[in-house]
Amino acid sequence: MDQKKNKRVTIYDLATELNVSPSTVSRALKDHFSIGQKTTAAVKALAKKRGYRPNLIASNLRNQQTNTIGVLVPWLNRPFISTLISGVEESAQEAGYNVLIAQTRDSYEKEVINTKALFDCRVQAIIVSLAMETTDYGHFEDVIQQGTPVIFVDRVPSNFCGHQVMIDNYQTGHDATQHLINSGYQRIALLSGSLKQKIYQDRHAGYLAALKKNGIPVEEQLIGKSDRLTIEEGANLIAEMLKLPAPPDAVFSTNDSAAVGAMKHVQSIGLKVPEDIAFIGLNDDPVCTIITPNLSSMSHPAAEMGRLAVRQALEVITMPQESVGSTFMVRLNTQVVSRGSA
Amino acid sequence: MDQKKNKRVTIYDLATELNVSPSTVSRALKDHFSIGQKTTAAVKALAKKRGYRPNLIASNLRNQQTNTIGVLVPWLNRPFISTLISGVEESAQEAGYNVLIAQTRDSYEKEVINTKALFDCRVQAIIVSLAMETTDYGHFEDVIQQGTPVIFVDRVPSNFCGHQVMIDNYQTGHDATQHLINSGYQRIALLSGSLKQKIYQDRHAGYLAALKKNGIPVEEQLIGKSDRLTIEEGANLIAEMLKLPAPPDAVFSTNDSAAVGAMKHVQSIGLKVPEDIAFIGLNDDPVCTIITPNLSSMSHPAAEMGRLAVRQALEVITMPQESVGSTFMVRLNTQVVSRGSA
DNA sequence: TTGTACGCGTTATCAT
DNA sequence: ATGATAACGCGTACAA
Repeated sequence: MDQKKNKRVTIYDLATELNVSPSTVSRALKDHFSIGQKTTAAVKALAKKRGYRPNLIASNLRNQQTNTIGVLVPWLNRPFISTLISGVEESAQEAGYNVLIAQTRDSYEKEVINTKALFDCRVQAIIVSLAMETTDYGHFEDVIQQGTPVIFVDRVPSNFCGHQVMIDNYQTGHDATQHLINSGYQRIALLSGSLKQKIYQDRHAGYLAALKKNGIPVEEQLIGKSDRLTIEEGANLIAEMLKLPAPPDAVFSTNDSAAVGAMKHVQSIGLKVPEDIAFIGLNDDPVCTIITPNLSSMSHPAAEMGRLAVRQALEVITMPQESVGSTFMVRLNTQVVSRGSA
Repeated sequence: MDQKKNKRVTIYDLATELNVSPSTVSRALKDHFSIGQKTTAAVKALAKKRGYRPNLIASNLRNQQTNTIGVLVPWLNRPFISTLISGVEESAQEAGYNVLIAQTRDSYEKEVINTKALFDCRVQAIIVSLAMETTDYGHFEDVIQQGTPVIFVDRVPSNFCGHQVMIDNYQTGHDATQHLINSGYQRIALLSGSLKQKIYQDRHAGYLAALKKNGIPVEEQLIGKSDRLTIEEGANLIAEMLKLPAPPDAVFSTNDSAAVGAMKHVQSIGLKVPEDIAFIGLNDDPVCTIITPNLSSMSHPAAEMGRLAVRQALEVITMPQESVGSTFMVRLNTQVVSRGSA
């Protein structure tokens, strides 16, 4: 095994060497019943000896399936998403599927390009969490129509019927707000992501509903919107609100990063958490138990959502043709994780 | 576009409809100079109209290249790694490559299986960060010999000649330790990963060298080893050391998670950081600026390492055959990021 | 400028 | 129990 630099071994090579036909080799390698014991053994032995490895590209072309799932997310390096992908990878691998990833960086344009790219690779399903910018879903309609199922996770579309795995964002927004109200806070700020995205619309609606139910007036100045909800943006949003004549006494942030940024900011100017101002985030990222005081948050089962998305994807892939058109939706419940910040 | 459910459009379909040959379509789609303007235009127009998308599986088989890079890491949901992968994805995408990911969960066995799986998918290079358990590299030798380059990042092998992108772990371990010494600490504990892994050996060696250079005796009880270096393990390791007659007055942890765990633990039993005990971590994870006091750490350019790994991979992929056998190594410098904990 | 024919590596169908 | 053949969709050398 040396002079032939990197010529890959094929079933033809094995067939030639054993004086059998390629089909025999092919069948023997997958324990086809019709091949004799000794032949099978001989083929396998030589395959191992020669370091034969099947060419999945050829196999995929022939079989018209790639056993690959595509994943398209805004960012790979965020706690919630990397954990979700970890769950996707785990379940996919168990089922014998590969995982092809791409990130949109929250750009609609990149989302369109990558959706096409994943389709071109003939992934058998695409698991998507929408870019912040996205409000048009034509690129997904295209691939769905061509037979590639799309499963939306977390950031799901609005006014578009498709498979979805998500949390109950309305209820989550409501419960977070109610939790603050229960603790006696009245002037509750909301740090929201772009209302272009349904999940932020729903969280926003839940927030409003909780206020209304408790007879608390809504103040638009206490509703901050941000496209990235980063630590910095969280700090900026709260900084503005603190300039108000009547600043908030509590904050519900629709993700933990912005909550952390806001919380660090108010602490940096001498305010006490939760005495002067309380916080609750959303996602229950690991950072919640590291910051002082620990950040209350809403649970958000990332890994489980990833696993569920794969399970549903596999179900759709193997779904009989007649049920094409029907969609499923998994909506997970969340709960308040109460810590020192609220 | 309706009754034919999900039959995909091929160049044959376009050729038939236009009464030209498939090769003409193929050439027109990639702007081959020999095809007339009007033909090219007509082909492209119909392709768009019919929603034609190239089948990359077929193309890959024909071209004997997949434009795909495989990534194999211990865990996807860790700040350093997810950021590294983000860098990989970014550079790969720019170069027109796809990214196939798999995680080993620090298991040697899974590493072997996934290496083969990625090879079977005919990825054109594999970017690997070793599993904690791995000390044998036969599975990588196999794929390398069959012509698939392997680029090791961060957790690189020992006694194995291969392409590498890493930090100078010896210097990093030395500098972190020296930083503590410069601040007046003398009883410096080390929280190390498994010494099976070269990176931890090197960090350990750097730690020892710094102690020696400063005339500080080495105490084995102050050297803790852990296979996962999680928050919990960091806490456990420091808890044991605090039981010693002469406990440490400073801690160098070879990752930030264990540093955070240890720091939170000592604070929970009433010790002050950095007055009673100082800390420096390694990776410079985002958490460093969130914990109180902020955690000093050693920089570790994750995204840049990912981009570099891809750049080197592409270079190797396109490398002339005669230079097969030569390997490159990129060793990045790190620096102390001094914060409140030390 | 365009068409013909073959092969990439595998596997399913039909023969033997 | 095994072999011959065709086909998956594309790209290209060769021919026209």
